[in-house]
Amino acid sequence: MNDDLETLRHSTAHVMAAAVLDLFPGTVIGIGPATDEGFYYDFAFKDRLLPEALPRIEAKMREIIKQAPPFVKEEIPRADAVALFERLHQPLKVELIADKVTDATARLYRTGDFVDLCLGPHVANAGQLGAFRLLSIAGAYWKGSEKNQQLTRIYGTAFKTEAELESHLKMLEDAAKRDHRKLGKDLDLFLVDEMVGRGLPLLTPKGAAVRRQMEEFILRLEQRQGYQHVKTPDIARLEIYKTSGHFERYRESMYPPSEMEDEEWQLRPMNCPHHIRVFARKAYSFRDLPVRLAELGTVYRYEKSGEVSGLIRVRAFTINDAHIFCRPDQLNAEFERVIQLILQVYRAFGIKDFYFRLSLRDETSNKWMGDPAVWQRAQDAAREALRASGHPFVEAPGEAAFYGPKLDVQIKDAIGREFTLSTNQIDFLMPERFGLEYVTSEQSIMRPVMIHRAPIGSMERFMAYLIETYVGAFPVWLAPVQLTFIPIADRHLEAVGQLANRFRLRDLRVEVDGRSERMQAKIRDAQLQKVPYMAVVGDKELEGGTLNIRRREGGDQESVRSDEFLARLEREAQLPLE
RNA sequence: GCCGCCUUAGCUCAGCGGUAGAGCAAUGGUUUCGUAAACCAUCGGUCCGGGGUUCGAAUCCCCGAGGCGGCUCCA
Repeated sequence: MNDDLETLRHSTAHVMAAAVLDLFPGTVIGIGPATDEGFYYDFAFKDRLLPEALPRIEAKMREIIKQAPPFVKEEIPRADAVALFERLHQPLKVELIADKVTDATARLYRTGDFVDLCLGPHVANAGQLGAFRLLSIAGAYWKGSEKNQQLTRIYGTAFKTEAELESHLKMLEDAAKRDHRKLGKDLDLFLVDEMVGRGLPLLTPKGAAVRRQMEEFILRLEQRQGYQHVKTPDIARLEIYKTSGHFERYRESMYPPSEMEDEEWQLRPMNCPHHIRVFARKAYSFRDLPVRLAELGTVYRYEKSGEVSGLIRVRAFTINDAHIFCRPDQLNAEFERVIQLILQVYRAFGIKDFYFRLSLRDETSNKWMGDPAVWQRAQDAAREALRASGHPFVEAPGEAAFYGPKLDVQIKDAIGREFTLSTNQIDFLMPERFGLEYVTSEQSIMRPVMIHRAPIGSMERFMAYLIETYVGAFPVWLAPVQLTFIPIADRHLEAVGQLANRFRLRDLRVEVDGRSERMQAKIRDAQLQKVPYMAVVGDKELEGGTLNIRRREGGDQESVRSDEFLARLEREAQLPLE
């Protein structure tokens, strides 16, 4: 966002607050900044605000804009500012002065009768505003903490011109059509059933077909890269999570333990403890390292009810997990390999719109476990490997895991929300807590370092992202149905069935649309289901041993010998293993 | 979890105090068709669940569940 637009939006937020105070006297105002997409302002209303009020607020804003009052900057002594906002019955502003204003003076901006504590800048006068729209009402905690009171936030957006505003609103509308929850229903990929439970999505045959391809791809890629796959259960004794530290630092996300035969059992929230115990089964020489143990491991985390969403945020999910146990001198090289693997996976899926985030600890939170000096080593190692990879990244203090720094890959979903798609950590803590060891060339005992890595992250979230990036039109290797046969008349059905079986025997996913419908209707349905290829078969094709191939993308149909097309489809269906 | 909104047939939606409707899908029949929707008929509903107000509730009120947006949290 450029500065002009930010100024414009922030000024529009002021006008909105002015309109709200005019329409609803006695409302307490919070803060009202510009955002990447628009602006918002937080209020404590005396009565609850109904969405029907938004047009009224908009109308009042237009009135104000018409009068074009100037934005007037004012510097007054801090104590006078406190007195002013006390007189105006604006306690949150008084609190803000106490928190934020360290100078002897406080800066105010006045627009007509409205006055706000604000650093600016603003447009010269409200007449310069106009292309705006109020969008939604939401709850938001004061100062972003759930311990504080909840305010009512009004979101809006503003642009320099009506045309830009209109195109933005159109973009929002189009984005909603890409939403994986809508496509998941339209293309029959998954469902969330009330009886099974929220946050516990069920994959349909088509969704499961996509999932199997993802699994096949990543398992084969890992196998080629020197990973060894293990298979471990989804529960464990609670004891192991006391050793790992999860019970202490991660408990609120864990399902409660269940007790059987005087023992407590825990549905696992992470896979690392199981993998650590596989690693610890024998003694290691320095020559044996690194050991890379991988698994598509399902974990269970209790997400608050308001947080679950489609496939992107669920309560049971499968991590494309691996734990690399290596010597300290191997750490950087191993971490660089992880970065290369991530890039390779993203290339294979055709994902381009992402950025790397180095998530570090901060000093304000107390959720971190372990020695700060050890943390420093881990953070330095991650930063160094990232620099060596030459890939740009941003640093995010406070975003680390409780046991170590993370390299996260961040993406945005269809409606613009940012999520972590892949996550990777460097961990000195778990090897310590589990007492892992190896023997050095000097016969001494050393502790290995662990890398937790998951290029795909969660299979569920990744699939959600794939659905949205492809807008449901999966590439051939991932498509749940790769080819739909369309017999023109009933007399072609039997021959087409035999043809389809030949494709199935070559592991191709094909369907025959044998309904008593016209060819046009079958084409339309296959097209809407985003099947990559349609094979129309009538008298002409059966005589010539050909298929009339129509592509999902449109363009001319082509007549191809059926065995030739089978070979071609087989090639296109190959996993993108490079 | 919190704030707000929403929930009517398998799907998309109309009805918003007078006792439930459309299109698509499904089923039966007719049609056997050459590149994005053939025609006719039929079936289909505890109007999310529970309580209340009312002569009468899908419609109004309360409680609960689920969904959506946001906040918090997060793969």
